[in-house]
Amino acid sequence: MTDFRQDKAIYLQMADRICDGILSGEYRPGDRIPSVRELAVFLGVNANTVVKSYELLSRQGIIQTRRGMGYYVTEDAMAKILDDHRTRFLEETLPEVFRQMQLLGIPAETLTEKREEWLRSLRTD
Amino acid sequence: MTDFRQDKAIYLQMADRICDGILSGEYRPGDRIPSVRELAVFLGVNANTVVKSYELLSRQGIIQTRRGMGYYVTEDAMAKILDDHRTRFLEETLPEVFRQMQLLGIPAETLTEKREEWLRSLRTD
Amino acid sequence: MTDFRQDKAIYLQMADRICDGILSGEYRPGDRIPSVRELAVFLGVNANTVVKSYELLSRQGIIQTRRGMGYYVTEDAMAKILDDHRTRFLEETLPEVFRQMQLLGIPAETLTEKREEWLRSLRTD
Amino acid sequence: MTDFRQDKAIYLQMADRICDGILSGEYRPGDRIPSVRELAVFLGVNANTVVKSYELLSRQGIIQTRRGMGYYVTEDAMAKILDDHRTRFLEETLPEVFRQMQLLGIPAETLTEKREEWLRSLRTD
DNA sequence: GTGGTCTAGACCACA
DNA sequence: GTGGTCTAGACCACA
Repeated sequence: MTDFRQDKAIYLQMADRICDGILSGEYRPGDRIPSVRELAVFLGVNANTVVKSYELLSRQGIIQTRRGMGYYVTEDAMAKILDDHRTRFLEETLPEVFRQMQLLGIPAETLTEKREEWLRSLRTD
Repeated sequence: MTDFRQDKAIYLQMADRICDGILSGEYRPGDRIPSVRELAVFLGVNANTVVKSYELLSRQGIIQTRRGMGYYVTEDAMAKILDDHRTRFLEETLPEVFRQMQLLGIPAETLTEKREEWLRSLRTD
Repeated sequence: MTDFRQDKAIYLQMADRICDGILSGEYRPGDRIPSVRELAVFLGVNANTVVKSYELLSRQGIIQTRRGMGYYVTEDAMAKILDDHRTRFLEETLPEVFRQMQLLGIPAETLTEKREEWLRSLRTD
Repeated sequence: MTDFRQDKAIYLQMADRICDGILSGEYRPGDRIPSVRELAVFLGVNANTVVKSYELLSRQGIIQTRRGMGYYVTEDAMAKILDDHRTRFLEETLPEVFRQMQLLGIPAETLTEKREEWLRSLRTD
């Protein structure tokens, strides 16, 4: 099996990789992605695991199936992926950040201060 | 070798575990932690890796060596660890959060809004 | 195996049954539904098939999982189910009806006429 | 027995198949269809079931018996079948559609709107 | 060839 | 006990 982390389901990591491939331009709207069996063999993973991954992306409207032909990247795949990232950021990343701030006793102002500091550092670079 | 992730150096993961053990009360100020060789054999890693890990914790003032006797948890280990977490949060987590906001086009106000929202949700629970 | 039709996936039929049970009041908001294994044995079906069915209902917000405890009917399960039926009616049933009308050469007016006729027959009953 | 659904009488399903065979051109006006016994053996069903099916089609004027020779497709079989479909559509499909609309609270106008929408989508394809 | 479904059976984390 | 993931392997419809 090729390089999957232990702390996250393989089918989720596979979906992430497909998304990365789309964001990077490797797969473009309308492109066919590898067939379930091809990818399963290539990654040394069971075909059912690939199916689970493709079903997830299908539900998110990032890829779509054409019966008997394979899976294809949708026209608005990129918008869908960015939307998804935004949602995850707001609903998962931010709450976790706030939780850590609470635990470490970091006041709310620090957030805005650090943010401005960070923006300033960007400009000077 | 026992369950280490691939995406992070083992000596860093070992240090994290020791810190977790201290935060959770498993190791208390003044306690002796396992010897380099013991831990190396137990975890199935090279002794040098354990040394590297202990040196890191020593530099951070979380453990200290007593010649010929082993490594011991310092009196202010917990404070040091929390300090360390705070630093990491401010210098690693926050910049990453700001970077993602930039990429996703999320405005600064969202941060304060969401923070207040999160605090409110805490109170109602 | 107990009485499943051949022309529709078992996991879809199982999901339909759960929904029927909710609409009929057999399962009420907050109720626990049978565990994956219980239902699998009871219906003579593989546990994975039950999982697939429960995952579908979960995604639709009709049931929700509580780690290590089982699946429970959500508070707004009924609204979700009715919404779902409405969508399916508009996007699947109606197009099929229009397609048949086209094939059989039935004019659009027939639709409104028959509809009024049907409403009248309701009143007299 | 060969592939019959559980939720509909076999003789009705057999009649449907004969009709499909006529609509598709497999059986043409004047053609002889399989004898009762042939079909019974071939499909692994009781001869009485086949008889019931042929009687139904006879009553509908889709096939006709010639004493001692078997059953033959009538000249106007296709027209009869389409008539039959039309009747079923008006008397079974439509009332069911109206019933669902009532249950789901979908107003009558939606019907005409969706119909026009559907026609438009046909033209663009 | 393609995806879709299903079975049998395993191991994991969580409670 | 509970759900969640994964494997190995089968059979189906569609193209």
